[in-house]
Amino acid sequence: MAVEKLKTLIEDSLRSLNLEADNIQLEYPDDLTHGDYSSNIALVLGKKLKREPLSLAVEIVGKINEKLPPEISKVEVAGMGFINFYLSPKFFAESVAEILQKSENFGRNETLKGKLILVEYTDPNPFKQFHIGHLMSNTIGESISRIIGFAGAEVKRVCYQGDVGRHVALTIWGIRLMDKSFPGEAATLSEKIKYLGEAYALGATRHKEALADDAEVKKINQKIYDRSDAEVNDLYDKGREWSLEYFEEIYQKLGTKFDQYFFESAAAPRGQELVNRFLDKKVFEESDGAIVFPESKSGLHTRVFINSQGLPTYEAKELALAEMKYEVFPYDLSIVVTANEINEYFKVLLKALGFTNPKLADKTKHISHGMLRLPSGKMSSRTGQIVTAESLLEETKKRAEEKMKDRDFLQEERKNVAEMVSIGAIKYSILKQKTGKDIIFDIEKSLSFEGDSGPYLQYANTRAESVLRKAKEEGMAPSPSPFLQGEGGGEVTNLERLLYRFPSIVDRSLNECEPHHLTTYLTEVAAAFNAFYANTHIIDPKDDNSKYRLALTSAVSVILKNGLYLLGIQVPEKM
RNA sequence: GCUCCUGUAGUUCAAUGGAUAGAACUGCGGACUUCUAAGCCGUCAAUGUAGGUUCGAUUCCUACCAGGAGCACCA
Repeated sequence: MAVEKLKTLIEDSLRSLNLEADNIQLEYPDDLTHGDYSSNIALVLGKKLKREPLSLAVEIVGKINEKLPPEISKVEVAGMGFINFYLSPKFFAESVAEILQKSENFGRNETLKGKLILVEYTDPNPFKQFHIGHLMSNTIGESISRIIGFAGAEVKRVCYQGDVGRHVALTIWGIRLMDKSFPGEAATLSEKIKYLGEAYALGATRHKEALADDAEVKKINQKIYDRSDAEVNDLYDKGREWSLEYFEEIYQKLGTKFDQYFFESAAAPRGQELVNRFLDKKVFEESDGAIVFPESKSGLHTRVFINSQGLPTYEAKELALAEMKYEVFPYDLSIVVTANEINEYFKVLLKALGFTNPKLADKTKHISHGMLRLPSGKMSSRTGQIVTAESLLEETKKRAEEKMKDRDFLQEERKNVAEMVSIGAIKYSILKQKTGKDIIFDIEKSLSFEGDSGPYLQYANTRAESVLRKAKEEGMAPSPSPFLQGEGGGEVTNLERLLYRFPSIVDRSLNECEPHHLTTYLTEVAAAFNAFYANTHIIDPKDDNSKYRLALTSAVSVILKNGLYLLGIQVPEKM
């Protein structure tokens, strides 16, 4: 039942009472026993007209009841003046039919049709570890990309990788300090990556201990930029290639396919040129040998765009990046997903972009996610206090396999399912909360295969699939109509009352850029299905209602699959 | 010191200014043994403090307290 139709119904009733309201709100009551839609219109009007809300609600409901459409079974006044609408079994049977008919397209809409939207996320740095923070960015960015795509936009996924900068200089410096020899081509990719990580940790620690060597690091940094040293070039090229190859493996595992990669090495010269151009136009100014965007212009705080060595900083590169992205994909909107520790920088950056390219500044939206921190404190790749994505994925997968040990699987199948389940568990644990909040990451507590978890959703779906498979073997087909639970007035389950809401949940997730609305909703659906499954014998050849129950089961599977897709979580057929 | 973010059951998270603040984990107690028990049912348990706005505040405002992030040449 379209919300608009209900609103019209309320409006008509108000009109016949000589009342009017411009802002009628309908919401899903928190509690399913409070009906399917609820309106607070009597409370709002009661305040405005200084009337008792309860009696007003009774009058409005009286009018509505005079011409009740068949989709509504009853309208009630509740609480201190809420008007609750209960939809009819006929409505639910029709909505189940619609879900089955639209299937994998159920929930799609066209609100962003014709728009080109860029989403930048993950952004790991070559030469550094891919840690659980990147996992968080990737998971959130991927889910948001899919939600936007579901709304009809053309989505381009991009990844910006920091292949130049101090961290690279520190790694190369660290390589020189290491006693271990540089890995040859025969070494495995993980060995190479491990070596780079150790080199960075060593370089960074030594640097912190002895600032006197700072000049050395700066020299290497300069050489990386101007490619003047053959030895540095060789280490750099190899390390960069290994890192990128390694990242690609991870993206594939996680289910992300980027459309385009951007690199700091390419953004650097352009950023430098850009800042210099606007230095003449008095947007930037010199200060202590550096070029800064002053507090007076930003209204926030002064930030360095080109350091006193003449090298562009992150901020300058970012200005160029916006333009580079636009040249490749002339976007309507550019979303950048990063950790919230750079929130303040990003505000300054957008102000500066407002001067260098106002059009693009208006089209840029920053979404920040929280930090994944360890119970022991902040993660730092400098001190080696980090959890790499690889180790987390491996550990989680091991646990999934342990859980599966009594199940009957082929070898290859077992590996695949364990991977889907473990990645599902990790992604769910990230997506179940609001994106901006930090997660204190404790593998025992954050990652669960039970209850409120990714595998819970996957499991509910495999059960549904399994029932449908069995029904098919027995020659029974799902049928949402005619509605069989007795004269169109049968018992409506909580399951049906949740399923038709999916499109509106998708909508809300899109508007707020918050995938967690989906995880919450899907978990409710899975719980309702599990309860239904436990209380009802779905397949019963002697019972005509069985066909309807199968249709319902099939609809659950559609919703779970579409919802999990939007979360970026894969769906195993059995587990 | 300044700026920004966050404070909800023992723990991890929800709640579009509305109804009895929802889940999950943990604890305690059950059921079935028929379509996958990674499941189902019951139960204990929470809005940091003090004010304010409002018919109504977890939500908005102010102060305080606690935690986190940032505050010019890292990203």
